[in-house]
Amino acid sequence: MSKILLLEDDYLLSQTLIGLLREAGFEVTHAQDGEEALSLSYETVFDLYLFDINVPLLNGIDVLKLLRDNNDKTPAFFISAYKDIQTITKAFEGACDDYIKKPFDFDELVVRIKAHIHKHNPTIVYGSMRYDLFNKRIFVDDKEVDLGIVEKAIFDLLMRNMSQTLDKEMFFDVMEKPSDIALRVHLTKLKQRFALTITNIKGIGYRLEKV
Amino acid sequence: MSKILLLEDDYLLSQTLIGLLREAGFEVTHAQDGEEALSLSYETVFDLYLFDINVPLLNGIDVLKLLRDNNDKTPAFFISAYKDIQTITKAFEGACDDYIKKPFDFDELVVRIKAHIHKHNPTIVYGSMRYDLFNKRIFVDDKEVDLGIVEKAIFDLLMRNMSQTLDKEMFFDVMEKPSDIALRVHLTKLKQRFALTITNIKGIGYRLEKV
DNA sequence: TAATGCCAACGTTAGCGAATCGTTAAGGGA
DNA sequence: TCCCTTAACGATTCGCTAACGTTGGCATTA
Repeated sequence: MSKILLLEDDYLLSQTLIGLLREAGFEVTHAQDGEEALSLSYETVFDLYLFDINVPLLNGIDVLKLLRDNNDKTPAFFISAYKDIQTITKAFEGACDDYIKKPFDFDELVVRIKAHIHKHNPTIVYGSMRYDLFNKRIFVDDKEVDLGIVEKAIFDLLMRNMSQTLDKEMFFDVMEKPSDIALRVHLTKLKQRFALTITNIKGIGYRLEKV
Repeated sequence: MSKILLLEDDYLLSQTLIGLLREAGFEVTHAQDGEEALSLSYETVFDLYLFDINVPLLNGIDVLKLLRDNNDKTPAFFISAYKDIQTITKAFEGACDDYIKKPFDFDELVVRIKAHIHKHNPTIVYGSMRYDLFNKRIFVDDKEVDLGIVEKAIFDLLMRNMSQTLDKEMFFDVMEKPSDIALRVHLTKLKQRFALTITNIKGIGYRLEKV
């Protein structure tokens, strides 16, 4: 399940887009202004940014600029009125991966996004393990490994926030019946299956160490 | 909670900025002239400097110069009138991390600061020890050391207020069951683990000495 | 002013107790 | 059967208290 960060202040358009993208199997997070988009991007790893340009507080171009400065290489699409296109392409060759003209064909949008994400397919390599963030598939020595729903969610959380300390609450959010005991068991099992270096910060949470 | 040192002599602007930055979750210390900024910077470790250039006694550029000479690598932003920009950028490539044009968009300022602090990860070096202020992680000779919650909080308090005398009450604020005895024990342990020079001021509190 | 004695504050060590953690084994629902 | 959860238990951690020796400021005294 790919995660898309949509930056769009037009209510009607954003609702349509969200519905459409969710239907197409994406997980959509919605920001209504540039600042919100920026802070959301710090919280979660997205697979694609879909930014309108003319939004409050901080326009889409500047948001992407700040993200790229911050060494964020997530694919980004701009949504834009036709007249702005020239400005965009000139200013952001390389930084922006594609742009969508307004008004646009929804189906075309979805196709483009899928094509792009598939092409890009962000993957984390961890030792002899490989994790496909897009399809949430785990490979150990090129052999696929399967996990249960909760365990996979915890694994995903750790991978997406490598070397960051995660509060227990963040794990609880992805568990059916959140409890301290259950979490500990899940982590033990993950550590046993894969050679994960998971550090406990007593009273706070856990952190997946690099390599 | 990130600490910002604001150097600004214009009363109205400084009050506005302070209010805004506090609202955005920063801890702001205000200096009205260059010398005050300098002495404040010796007392506390800040996560970011926000300096106006044209201020009394010692201008912002010279303040930063002195700080950099003193091996201070804290990120610094300049606030400046548009006409000064060229001078700044030429004179301070590398030393100054960003500049904000006057008049400026407050929201943009906050976003930039946040982005920068995220990217930079301010670190204090103390002997063979390194302390990551943002993630609150301690390294001795590049090996990470772990501390308990309370001990870490006390450590953090000392580091962030190096060579400043801290009232006992300030330590009590971060302890589960505040007591004189407990505090003394914590400090002893910290002194033993790391080679900290902690001075006691009888009846008042403690101070972490530099180097 | 210098010496003396007092006492509260301080530094350090040892150890208790509660809370948390890691792991194995067992329960239970879909 | 699979897999998430719970139970149980030993191990560990961590913050606090107790105890005791040490220090330093201050008043008293000569």
